[in-house]
Amino acid sequence: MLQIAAIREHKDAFAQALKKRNLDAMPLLENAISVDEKRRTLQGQLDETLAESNKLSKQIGDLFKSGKAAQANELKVQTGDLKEKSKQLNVELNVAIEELQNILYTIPNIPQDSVPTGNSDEDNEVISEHGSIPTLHAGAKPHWELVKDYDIIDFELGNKITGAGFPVYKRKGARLQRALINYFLDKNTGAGYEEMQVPHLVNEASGYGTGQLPDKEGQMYYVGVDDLYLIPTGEVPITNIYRGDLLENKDLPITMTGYTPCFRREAGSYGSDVRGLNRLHQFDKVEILRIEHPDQSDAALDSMVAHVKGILEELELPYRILRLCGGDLGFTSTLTYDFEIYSTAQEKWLEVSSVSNFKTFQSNRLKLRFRNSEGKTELAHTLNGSSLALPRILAGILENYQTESGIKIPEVLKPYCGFDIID
RNA sequence: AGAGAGGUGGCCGAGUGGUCGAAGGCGCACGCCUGGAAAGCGUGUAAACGGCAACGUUUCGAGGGUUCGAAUCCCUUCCUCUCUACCA
Repeated sequence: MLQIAAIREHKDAFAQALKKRNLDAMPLLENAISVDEKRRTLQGQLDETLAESNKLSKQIGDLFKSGKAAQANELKVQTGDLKEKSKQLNVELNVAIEELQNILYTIPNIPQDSVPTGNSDEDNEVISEHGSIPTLHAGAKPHWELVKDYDIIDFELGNKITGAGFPVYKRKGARLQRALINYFLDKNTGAGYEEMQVPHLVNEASGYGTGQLPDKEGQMYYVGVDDLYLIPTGEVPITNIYRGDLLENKDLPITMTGYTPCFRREAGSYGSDVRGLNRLHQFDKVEILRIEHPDQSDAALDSMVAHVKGILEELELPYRILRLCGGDLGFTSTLTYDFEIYSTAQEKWLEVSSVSNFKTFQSNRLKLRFRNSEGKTELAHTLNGSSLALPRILAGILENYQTESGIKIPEVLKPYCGFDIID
């Protein structure tokens, strides 16, 4: 959520920047400013009324204490009007506050200057490509066939137990997945990220804090009896660890990592994109998060990108880095880099990581602040990224490492797997 | 799930109707002391909103109520702790 004070100050620049999202934000921004104007006027009137009422109360108290009950009772009569008036103003003020809130909820974050213009994922800017695409043997297969051949992932079984999009990982498939989780966590903690294990269900306040609510409600599984949501990403519980906190300057940066399953309803998804492991209702992910001083967040984003690069290079998977265009940029982000690995058998790129700087958009909702060097409170910056999403990495390994005699295991994973081929 | 206790500032913790934004402590900042540090001593130190400022308003888990006036009394609700029951 943007800060109203910032909107007031940078209206034109914000409207300009939001054009990159193909959004004509000017009417929204102006509406927000005018509602805020109303809010401030009402606040002023209410303050005045209450000040008067407080003054009278004090006088009444003093009169009672000095035994002048008659005079005190006279004054009491005067307070009636003020009470009525302040009640009325209070109602109007709350309406204005809510109205403003609702407008602010609909305004996405301001894209950074470097965000390219564009309408869809086709307009994302390819920053770099790395590694070489392997030449597979004749008859190489996509992963959904490989997993059947070697009996390592069973989609039918998941279907039976739960429904589509909930695969069962078996035998060496299960072990490979666990190996990846451990490997990712080791890489992240080795780089200084503190490991966290967090709840997989969150309350409403957490959903609002990171921006899933109110608008992306339909993407989350909801447990009505207890009013809880299954997490769509570890970002939600991990970021909310610091919701409402006031940190000291010296506490920054805070760096965390965590492994969680992710649950997504993916309503409306269909077609070849959802084949096999490409898109699931439940999948595993290891996440990295940072809470940063505003001066440091740009550099922090770069370091997260470098970190994810390092992992993909060790796995020896061909990958590329994209800078998301305005049209594809997430609602809460100012700048996002996506990592895609090349699935040789499917002949397509698969997104395996998304690394974003949210600046103060989340912290404003979270009320996550720190005391700066001048002793003033200031919103911190939040960032996060996947390192990495499991299923597509798994798909990439299965497809790119397949040979006629089985699927080889990447060198770095062998110690984690305890075997070096799936056959 | 049943019974009891409690939720107060960055943290701990006092406070049962007006003099309470709130004692005391910790932490933090500055100063004194010191060769330097620690200790000690002194001073200061909540947040949000409005205002150029003086200042005003709000906030003692949340929401409602009583009252001229509520951290303090009443109701509702959420959460935490202890004991009991159950249990991975």
